[in-house]
Amino acid sequence: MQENIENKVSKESTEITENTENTENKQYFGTELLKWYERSKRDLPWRRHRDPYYIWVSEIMLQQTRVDTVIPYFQRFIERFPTLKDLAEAPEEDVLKCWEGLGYYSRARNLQAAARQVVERHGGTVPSVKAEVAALKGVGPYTTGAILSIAFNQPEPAVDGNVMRVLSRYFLIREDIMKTGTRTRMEELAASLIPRGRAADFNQALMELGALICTPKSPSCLVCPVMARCAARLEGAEDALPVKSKAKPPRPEYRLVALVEGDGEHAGRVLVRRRPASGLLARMWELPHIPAAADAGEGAGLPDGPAMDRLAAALAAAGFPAQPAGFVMNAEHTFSHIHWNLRVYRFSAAADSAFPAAYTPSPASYGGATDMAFVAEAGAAMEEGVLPLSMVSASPDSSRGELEEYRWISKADMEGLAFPNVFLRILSGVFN
DNA sequence: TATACGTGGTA
DNA sequence: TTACCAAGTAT
Repeated sequence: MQENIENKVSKESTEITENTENTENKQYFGTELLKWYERSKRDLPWRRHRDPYYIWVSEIMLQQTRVDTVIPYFQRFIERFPTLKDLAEAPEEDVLKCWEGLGYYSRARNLQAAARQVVERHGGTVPSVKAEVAALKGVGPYTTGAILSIAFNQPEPAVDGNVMRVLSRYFLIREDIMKTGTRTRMEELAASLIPRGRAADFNQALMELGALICTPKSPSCLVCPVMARCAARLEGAEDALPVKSKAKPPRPEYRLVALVEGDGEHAGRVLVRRRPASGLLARMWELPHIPAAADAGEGAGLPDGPAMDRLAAALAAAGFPAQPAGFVMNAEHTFSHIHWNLRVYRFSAAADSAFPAAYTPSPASYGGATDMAFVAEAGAAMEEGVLPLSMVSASPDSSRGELEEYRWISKADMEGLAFPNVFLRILSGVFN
């Protein structure tokens, strides 16, 4: 018996072939899965119609995002942009605002760019030809298959994380699902499983099973419609599948954030700026901030006084001289690949203040930060995060027609600008 | 092939 | 609280 187990592991590829070529098992899988889906499928907003535009929007929103999170965003989005034409004609700012808080904001910008592609190249009708769908911005292999199958019932596979998990278990596939080659083979397998004429239901059923029954942890095998022939279940290996290589942990970053309150004509307003057109949080709005540490991993804490001085210098260099007014709060935010440690300071705009800002920290302000890892180096403040005064005003030569990078805003002005969640949290305490 | 790209839920 | 995870795509 022991020899038998070892033999199976060592001849993995043979085993995969045996499982995935068992026609009877494959037919059983499709039949039982469809029957289960008919009685178990959730009533989701995007399942109430076959409009390819709505299917498309939902599929983009669902990328790396839970159904429960997407639902309210989807409702708001189609209310605001009922047709593909509405989306194509909208200001990008409006689209980003609708996406605010959902994350992966390039999805929103790509979706609108693709909508404009469809208007120009396909007269506003979502294409149903594979190559044309796949050519849309932000539409990769999964979404191509999802649109073609769900909206047009074409027999194309739509292999996402759910599908790879389900198939790896049912067919006992031990390949690392993080590898591209694995997904390609999963697509071939998934395609061979689609019951004739049932692509839309089958693909959604596969994902639904992964979401409701064949979950990553503690799968509900006892109520699974295909438990009887699930190879992983028969071997007691469901908890060990799918095989997935570990992701790298996010690297820490330490930043000093300025909460600058305006005076005079800007009284009651706060200084914000728009991020660059590419990279992290592209074209989103934020509070001005600068790196706090050249090397985040070592060093004693930077006292608040010097930290505020460096922020003041950076603000002045950007054309916004301001007086430090003390520590506000710490904030943390984890992205997929970066962990931000933010230390927020309040400033008062001072049109005629000296440069750098004359500020003498109190003894108390030094004490509070000694355990922080905010290791500032003299030059770090200017390396990024601020723009020279010459770039503050509109730059007509910009290929993208950039607006001002900095803006004084009131609470009401926030309604029109998209902020990442981390800054929404900080700002929520300001305008109240 | 590896990395960049957000956020919130769950164990 | 750390760690993993959720209907991926672009480069």
